[in-house]
Amino acid sequence: MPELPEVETTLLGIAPALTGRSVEEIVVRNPALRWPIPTEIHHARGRTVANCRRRAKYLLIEFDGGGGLLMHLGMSGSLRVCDGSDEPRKHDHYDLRLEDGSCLRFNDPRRFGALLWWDPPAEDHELLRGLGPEPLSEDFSGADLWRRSRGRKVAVKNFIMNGRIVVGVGNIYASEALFMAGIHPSRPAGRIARVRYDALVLAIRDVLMRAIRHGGTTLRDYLNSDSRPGYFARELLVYEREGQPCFRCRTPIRRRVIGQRSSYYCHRCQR
DNA sequence: CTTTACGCCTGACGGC
DNA sequence: TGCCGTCAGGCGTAAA
Repeated sequence: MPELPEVETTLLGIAPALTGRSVEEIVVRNPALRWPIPTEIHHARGRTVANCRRRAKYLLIEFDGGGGLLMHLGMSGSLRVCDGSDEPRKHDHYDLRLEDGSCLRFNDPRRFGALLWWDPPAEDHELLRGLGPEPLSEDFSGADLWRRSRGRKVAVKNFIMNGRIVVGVGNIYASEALFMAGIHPSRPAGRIARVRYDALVLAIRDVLMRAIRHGGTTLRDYLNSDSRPGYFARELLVYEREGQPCFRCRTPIRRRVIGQRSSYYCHRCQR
């Protein structure tokens, strides 16, 4: 999926199209997503969008007077702004039809995405409760990562991909940030020094911010709200570069499955 | 509590 | 050309 930069890019694209407009109706073409689309989403009908924001990889559409829609792109989902009269394509699950005739349309071949209704406050939603800090906020620090990792044997790559520790770091950016910080992905989280966590936090922030500037990473499915791909794939240092030379020391990049996910690293530069 | 494994799905790709 | 196995960016859940 879409990791944090892709969700943020989508947010930046859809917010201007939604904010201040009212929802005429939501057309559900195929309710089969991760959870079946519940009928409560129709509470959105006739309501005006007060604000659009992101928490972790969730998109939150908040309405005047409270309540809102919670959207998740899953692994292959994308939202696009289009004209309501455009012909729907395969895997177009729902339309958010707006008063001006435009429409926000969700496409998701693998159906791991979600569309849910929530009542305020949003942070009380089951799915948002217990989430860790936003990586681009001041709440995310090396001191905090270090403290929370003490005594834990889990591989550091799984540790930073755990949403209770920090949100929004998926498989691609976890590999990238660990390379930038010189940390081996399978090193136990509890056996990493404080200063190295400071470096890791800087690397995570840096890679996420650069990816947002490039419109995210498109490897397979991801498209932004204008149906265009992201261009960060060409900036990747290790991800999907197995066998190719490390940009720092020329040693071939290795791939290894850690916690059921492919991980890419330089065994010479990362310890 | 932490850690691990498993599905939920479709589609793209490589090997035969 | 077709069939089959493998793999893919997330994440909640069950079980150890």
